[in-house]
Amino acid sequence: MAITVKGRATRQRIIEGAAAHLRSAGPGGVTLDDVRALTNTSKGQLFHYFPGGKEELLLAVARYEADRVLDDQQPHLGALTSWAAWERWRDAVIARYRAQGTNCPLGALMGQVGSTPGAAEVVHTLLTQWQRYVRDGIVAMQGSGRIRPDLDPDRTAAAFIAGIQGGVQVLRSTGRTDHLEAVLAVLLDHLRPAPAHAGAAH
Amino acid sequence: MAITVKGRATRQRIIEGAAAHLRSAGPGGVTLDDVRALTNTSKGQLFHYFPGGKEELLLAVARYEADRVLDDQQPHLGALTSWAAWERWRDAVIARYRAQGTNCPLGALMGQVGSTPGAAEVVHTLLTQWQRYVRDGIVAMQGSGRIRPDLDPDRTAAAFIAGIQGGVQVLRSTGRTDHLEAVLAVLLDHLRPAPAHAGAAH
DNA sequence: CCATTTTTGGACCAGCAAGTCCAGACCTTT
DNA sequence: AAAGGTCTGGACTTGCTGGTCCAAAAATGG
Repeated sequence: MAITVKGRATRQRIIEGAAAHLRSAGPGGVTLDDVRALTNTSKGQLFHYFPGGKEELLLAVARYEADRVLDDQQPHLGALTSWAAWERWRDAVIARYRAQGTNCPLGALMGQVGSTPGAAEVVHTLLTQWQRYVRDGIVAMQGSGRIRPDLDPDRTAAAFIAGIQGGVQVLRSTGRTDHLEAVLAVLLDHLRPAPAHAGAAH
Repeated sequence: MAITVKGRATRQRIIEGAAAHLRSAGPGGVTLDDVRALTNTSKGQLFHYFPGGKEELLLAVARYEADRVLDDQQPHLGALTSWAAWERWRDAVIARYRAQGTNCPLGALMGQVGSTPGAAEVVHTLLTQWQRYVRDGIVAMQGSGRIRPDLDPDRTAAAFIAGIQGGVQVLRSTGRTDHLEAVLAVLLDHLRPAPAHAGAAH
């Protein structure tokens, strides 16, 4: 025996409680005592499940949140094979972040990039996966001739990632999704073939 | 007399020292003792010039850094009246952030958005000014017929801000400017009138 | 039902960091 | 030169926070 069902449940409870608290307070503003109180646990449990202490806990939370980011877009993100799918995806992204408002888990996560060593890697992995999904979508659409063939899929996908990231970033400090919507509109428009280009605005 | 020349100099020295230290360490990782040591000052001075303590100091640093962000783009950003100017501006932005690498003052600043109350407002002001410069450039270029007239200047400028913000954000965790360059390329391309559209890549 | 292992609770410790306080140096004005 | 303000230094306090430790409870397995 190495870990019981109960143990795993407790561990998960700690991660989720810490995640919830981390979303509202910044990473610097979260203390182990907060987590302890919020999850009805004791110091002993915290260090039992995360021997590395606070750093290990925060990293676990980071991974947990990173997974959720992609999962939340997942019905659409994995199958960007039609314009309708792209638009549904865009709407899902906007809706998700609008709902989240100022409390951005990824944002808080990025805030740790400087402090926690492993955080940068988690973020990097997330962004890479995210970008690959978009790239695959572009390639698929190019295959069926619905996206301009002269675009570099990787580079264009990178632009999407940057755009979304920035839109969310701005959202964090303004509370509005205007920037996110604007940049996504430009990016999507950029994918469309030149001919049908004229009346681009939707 | 309310504040002497010497006093103002000391205050400035504190701000700049704190700013330098904040750029490498995260906002959570900076202590007043660090600042004190780095600027050859004493606790007395710190609280003499920033009665509000750490929070007030960090806010002053935030304002200082925010000013620098725009200043650093300033020869170009204020006069986006030709394609050459736009490209020089883009190059300046990329060069600036490439040089800065992972140590992003604005990024560290955004990290405080959650913790320090006033930080969100500072960031918001910065982004608003920044966006206005871009919008003015778009309007000017539309006036001379060199940018598609069907674009909404504000919305498009918002897309620029989001894109740059995201590119920098990604830079913080990857160290590469690929995303920033990619999104700027897409955005600039989007400004160009439809006719001259075909061979967009540069 | 006993032995072993995991899980849990919470007292305790050490160090650190923000903030206070006051005395003395320095300036500047009359 | 005297007085009143500003500037500077640094000792000290206070509270918190991450982390340690150990003993008791609960589960597990034979």
